[in-house]
Amino acid sequence: MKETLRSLIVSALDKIAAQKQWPADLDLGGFILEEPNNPQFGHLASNAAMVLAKKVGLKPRDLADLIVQTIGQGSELIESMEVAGPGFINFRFSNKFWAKTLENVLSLGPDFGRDNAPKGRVLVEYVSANPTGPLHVGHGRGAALGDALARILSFVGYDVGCEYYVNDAGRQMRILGNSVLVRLNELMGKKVEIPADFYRGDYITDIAREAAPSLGEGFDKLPENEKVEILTGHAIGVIMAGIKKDLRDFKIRHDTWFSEKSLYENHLVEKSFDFLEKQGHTYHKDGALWFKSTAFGDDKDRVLVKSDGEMTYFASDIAYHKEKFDRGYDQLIDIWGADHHGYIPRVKAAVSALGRDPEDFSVVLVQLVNLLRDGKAVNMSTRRAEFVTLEEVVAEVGADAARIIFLTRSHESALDFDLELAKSQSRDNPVFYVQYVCARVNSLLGKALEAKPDPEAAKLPVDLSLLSANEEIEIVKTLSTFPETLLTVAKRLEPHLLTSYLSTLAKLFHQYYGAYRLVDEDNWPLTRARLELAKAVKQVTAIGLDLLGVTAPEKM
RNA sequence: GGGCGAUUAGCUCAGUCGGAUAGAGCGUUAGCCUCCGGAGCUAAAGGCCGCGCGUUCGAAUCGCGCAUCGCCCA
Repeated sequence: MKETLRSLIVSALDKIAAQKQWPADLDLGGFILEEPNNPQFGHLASNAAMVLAKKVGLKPRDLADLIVQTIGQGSELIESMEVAGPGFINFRFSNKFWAKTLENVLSLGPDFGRDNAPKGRVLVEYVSANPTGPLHVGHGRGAALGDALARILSFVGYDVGCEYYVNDAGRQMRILGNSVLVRLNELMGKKVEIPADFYRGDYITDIAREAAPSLGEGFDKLPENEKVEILTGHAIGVIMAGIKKDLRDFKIRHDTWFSEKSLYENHLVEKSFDFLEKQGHTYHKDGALWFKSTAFGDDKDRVLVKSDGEMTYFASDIAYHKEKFDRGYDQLIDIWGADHHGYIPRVKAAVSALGRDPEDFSVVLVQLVNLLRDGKAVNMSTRRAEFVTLEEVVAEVGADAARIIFLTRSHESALDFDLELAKSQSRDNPVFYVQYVCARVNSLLGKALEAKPDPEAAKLPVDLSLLSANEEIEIVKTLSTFPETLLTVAKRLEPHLLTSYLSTLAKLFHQYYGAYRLVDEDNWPLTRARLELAKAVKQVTAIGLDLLGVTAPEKM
């Protein structure tokens, strides 16, 4: 609807410009069209006259009058235009226009909102939790966000890859192996002490117990570091299998699982050092290898190889991001927990040093999830056994509820996730409210069939321009903004805007349903038009839910 | 000490092309079932958009300063 009107206004401005001999370099497109929040101001309002008035030496209202006269009443799509306030032009579309809009929504079916114009290859990396324990709710939020983002980006024309980066190398992994070894010793009756930085959840003991039978006779005689290595590998296998299962149950998809260890095995870390060194972006100092990240806006240089020869996480992260670009991706999106935000400048610096535009690399920071039950905080803390796992949450409230709740708030604000609320069947539970639209429309269509439409009326084409109530126009208008909502989500990387869109649409529909008896047996032409509208609402809701990774049930 | 983010109704939060009277849900209050799913709907009350200065015809929105909270780094 905006495009149609914008071109009408621009061509009117062109005509006026020619008559009045405005300077040719004048930007005639620098105005906006917006939906006024006051319905009295029409369907769309433009500030064109106010923006241009000063530049062309006219009063805003006079220019507005001129624009209105020039557009004239030529288009059957526009019902009225008026100049209001300081110089706004308020447009009201005709029922015919809305009928055409709705027809377009219906004819595109499940492809409404899809944009096939290719927009490049993008790799979304999400979850990437260290394989040191089960996923918790915080990971769930990142998972829901990444997965929804990937679906949406793909729907609007990006070629999307989804990846999980497995941190299966480094210090944390040795601690993991050691933690298992200690428990193994304990199981064999030895008296043990568990250092403070070891992982101590029950699952560590479980891993030790499961591993024990397969270790063989000679295990006990092996040197400690070899024992640790074996147990580390074992633990990673078990924990990653658990993580993959949790993600499957949560309906999260990853195309690739990228191993940090493989970066070392394939010498990609050294190669990225070589690359940086050749460009003069590294130096040696105090026995360590440094990356000159201050040259790219970071506030201090960063160590890649410590004086004891150990690589930092940053070292492999550079290699990893280089590898991702080398695979041919135009854009990288990483989804991280907000506590990593201090890490962004150095990775941006690395991306620059690798010769890429830092804009090609975006980080979406996901804030904390506060898990509540009936408004009371549920205690969460990693490393201890008391944290609440994603698995437990999904088992309790279901994947649909969990996913949509994770996506109700902007990722940059902390989220309260109330387990009881997620299960409740009420207005404030967005899952039920939105899914209920689909179920309700479905039941409505069934009801209409039972009502046996007049066979004569059924032969005629449906006349959508019979839809003229404010509620109906409002719904069509909202439907028509679905594609631009998706594009905004893709641009801003904020899927919660889609959730909020769906809630708005659901609200409009439920209100409409409450206000009118949609199946009117005395007026089949209108009933049929209304059923088409209901179908379109269901269709768009279903597309939207699917993009969030949530099911659209026929019945509830 | 430095950096990032936040601050909007009693509570939880939308509001990111600067627009006319700042929105939603919950909660509160008052209503609606001879009616397509009441898992719902209608209405009312409730706001110096943290504070100050600036830019602008116009600021919750942009800039600067301050305060408070959270996180990261020293």
